[in-house]
Amino acid sequence: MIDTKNTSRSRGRPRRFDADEGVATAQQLFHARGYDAVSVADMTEALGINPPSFYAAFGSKAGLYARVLDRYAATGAVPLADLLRPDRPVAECLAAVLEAAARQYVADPVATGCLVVEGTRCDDPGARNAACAAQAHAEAVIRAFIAARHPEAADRMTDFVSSTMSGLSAKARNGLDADRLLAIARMAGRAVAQELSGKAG
Amino acid sequence: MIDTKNTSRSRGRPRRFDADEGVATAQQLFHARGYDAVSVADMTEALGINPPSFYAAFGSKAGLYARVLDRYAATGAVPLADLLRPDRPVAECLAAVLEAAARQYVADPVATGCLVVEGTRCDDPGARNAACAAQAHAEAVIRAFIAARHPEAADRMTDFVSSTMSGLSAKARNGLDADRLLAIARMAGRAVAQELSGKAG
DNA sequence: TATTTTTTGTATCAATCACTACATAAACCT
DNA sequence: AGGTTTATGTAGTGATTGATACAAAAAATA
Repeated sequence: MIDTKNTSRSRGRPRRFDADEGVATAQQLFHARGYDAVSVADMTEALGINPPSFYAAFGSKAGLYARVLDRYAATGAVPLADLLRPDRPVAECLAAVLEAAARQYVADPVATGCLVVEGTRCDDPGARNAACAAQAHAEAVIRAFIAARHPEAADRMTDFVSSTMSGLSAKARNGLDADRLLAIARMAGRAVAQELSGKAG
Repeated sequence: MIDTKNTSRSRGRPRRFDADEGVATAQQLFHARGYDAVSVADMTEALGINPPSFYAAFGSKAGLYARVLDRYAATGAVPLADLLRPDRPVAECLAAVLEAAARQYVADPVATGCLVVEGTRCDDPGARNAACAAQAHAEAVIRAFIAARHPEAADRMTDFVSSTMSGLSAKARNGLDADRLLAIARMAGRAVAQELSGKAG
């Protein structure tokens, strides 16, 4: 049990807002519009607070983004830990990841694409590095999963899966619907299965 | 013969700079940093002119970007017209497009990815719409090429190819080298061939 | 030479950017 | 109650954004 509500109240004037709720609101906003397009003024208005409260709670815009990335990994991202199952064929799991990505990237019509993938190309160095680190971590998880049974194919298969996810995110942002995204994901999934099976065309 | 140099000089004080050279310089800058990250001040400094000359010649930042997109289609983009050959198998041509994209997206190490693909996600509505229109045009060319011999597969195959190119552009921007990009492109090319051949896995 | 036309350089414009100084308010501790 | 601590609201900071007003300069035309 984590003491989220901070029952043993600390000293000083209490916060008028909930910081964790603020991170959730910020996640929606950053995901919907992208890091660069959300100004601190936009954010403080959405949170119903003034700039000093914002900076006291989150340090900076990039600092808030870092917290949003953590929350996204836990709540909004493709659940790699659930989908990459050691008891199922590697290709089947990777196909499941791609299909899950296709679905998630348009699950919220106002927050399409992948928050992390899109964040890796924003113009703020701090936020971009944080997003790149998150992406690198996800790729490492995928690579390790593949390498356990297909060590020689892990690198190139990870590149293909990651590139496909980036493409799906871009296309989701470009307005493609779930059906078209799923068709792309399934075709990529078949390609992965084909390559891992070692069969020629 | 087009009178580029405008030999029959028009009235008024002559330009101190060449507008077409300016578009070329702008293309490099927009491609290297992205539309949003290049300020008008950056651009006028690179062009060696002052803001009034900039606006007199190009109208606006987005107006210059539109001219850059036209120039890119002619000089920097994947040459679809050359690669999509009616006398070659469709799958072979699409694979050639993907490989050409992989090569081009890292050909200039300081201007990676596809200018058009990256431009479709910038924060300026005018520039974004122009880039989306350019992308839609390229997709229409690809779709028509496929439809001539595989009408039932044209839509989904175009989605896959376009998504793969978006993924390649994203990964090029993320720092992948030509070899890894090419491996992704070739795997996607094999997937296209596999699907168009109608063979099961 | 005088007029017209267009571009040029200087010096801005208002708006927005991320961020903060400062005094007050609201809680706990002694 | 008095002192300490933290968060708050007001009102800004300097820097940068895309875009201009204005007059002088440089060309063709009359």
